[in-house]
Amino acid sequence: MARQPPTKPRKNASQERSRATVDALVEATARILVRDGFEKASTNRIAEVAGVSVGSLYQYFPSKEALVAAVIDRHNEEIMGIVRAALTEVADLPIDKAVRKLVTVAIDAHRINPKLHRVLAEQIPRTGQLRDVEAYNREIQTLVRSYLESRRKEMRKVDLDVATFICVSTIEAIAHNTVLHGAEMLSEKMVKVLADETTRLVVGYLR
Amino acid sequence: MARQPPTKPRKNASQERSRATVDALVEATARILVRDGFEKASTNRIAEVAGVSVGSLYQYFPSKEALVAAVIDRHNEEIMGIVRAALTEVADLPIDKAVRKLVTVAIDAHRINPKLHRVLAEQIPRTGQLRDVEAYNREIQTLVRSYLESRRKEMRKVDLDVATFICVSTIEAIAHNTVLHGAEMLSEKMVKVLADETTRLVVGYLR
DNA sequence: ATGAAAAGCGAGCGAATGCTCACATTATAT
DNA sequence: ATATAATGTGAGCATTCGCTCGCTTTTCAT
Repeated sequence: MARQPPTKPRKNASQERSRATVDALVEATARILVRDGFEKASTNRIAEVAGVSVGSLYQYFPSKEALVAAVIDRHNEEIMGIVRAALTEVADLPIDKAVRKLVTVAIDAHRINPKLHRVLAEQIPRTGQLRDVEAYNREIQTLVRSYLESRRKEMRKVDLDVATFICVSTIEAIAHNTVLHGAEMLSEKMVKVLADETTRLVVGYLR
Repeated sequence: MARQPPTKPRKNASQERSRATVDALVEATARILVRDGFEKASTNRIAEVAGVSVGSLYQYFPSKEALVAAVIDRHNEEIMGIVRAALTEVADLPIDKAVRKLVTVAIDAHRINPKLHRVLAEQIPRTGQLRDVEAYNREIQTLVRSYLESRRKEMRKVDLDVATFICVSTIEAIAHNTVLHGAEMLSEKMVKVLADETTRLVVGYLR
């Protein structure tokens, strides 16, 4: 195997300037997605908005897809941070308290950046690289499952996997639809009502 | 207002041959979407697969979007047919029987053409014309709401709109996730279990 | 049979897009 | 100060795509 010649293949940012470039690119991508939608997000435009040349863009991102993937990842990491925290925080709580917390957190998480969330949900074709970003879903599934397992005595007899699937799907869907339909405007009152109802739904199901 | 000259603006198919052309185009679009995904569905390719020239395509469909919209519409109409039928069939049934039926129907409806369903859900950017195809959702919402209204005595006190929103979101999500995650393979056994559980979830919530 | 309207054809235009490459600038090590 | 690597530039290539338009073929009414 010959050493690859001192041309950089493409990739990592080591110096500070380049890290700033990478950040600017991801940030610009997110802003364009929110402001103008996925279709308008061309690599040339992204570079322009980032104040960087297309060439530089391609030093760090092998394709447009990779850029969008980075945005999705950043957003999902934000959400996962909150969700993970909530799940550990909730570990010792009884089911009713725990579910209420998780429902609230789910709605809050979807409200972090609603406009971006909407674009990601509605406009990004889940194709190529973007396909398996649903790994996050699997992680949530796992975490929730192990919580339920630890609280099994409070529950009726159910197949744990089925119960987990049902709970996660339900909470996710209601949070998602709440944010997408209610769009920007969403009175705190309404959020509370929906959280209450969803909690009732799920807790009633588990016991 | 001058009469528009005898050039056809663009649109309607009156003769039989042209109706066949339109059908072939929609069918070809659906097939390409399923086989190769949204990105590969160019107008040239659609026309080619339909055995028709691009020119003819543009006689009946003003844009690529219109073609995709036609496919979505066809698919949604199929689903809505089933859902509407189920909802009238269920009108006189008590809540538990009704919910069970609706859950089953929801899953079945999503399984009509799973591959197409997946592409429509995952790859089609909801933009431009494609935005308000969610009118179907509103119709379902309305239908379910009026069913619940007629059965109010069997229910605890709830805000009808909220309850409807919760029920529809939940059933929709579980049916959707079931079909998308389970993909093609989905044992009848599993479907039955999920239908049972979902029914329990929703019925328990309403009463 | 004939003319007109309907339907169909397909080469190719113009615009946009993703991406490359030859080169310029900046940082780092010696 | 100088050499080397890291980073940045942007004109423009190659390709694709949506779509038009001048024209031919088919259908239909008379």
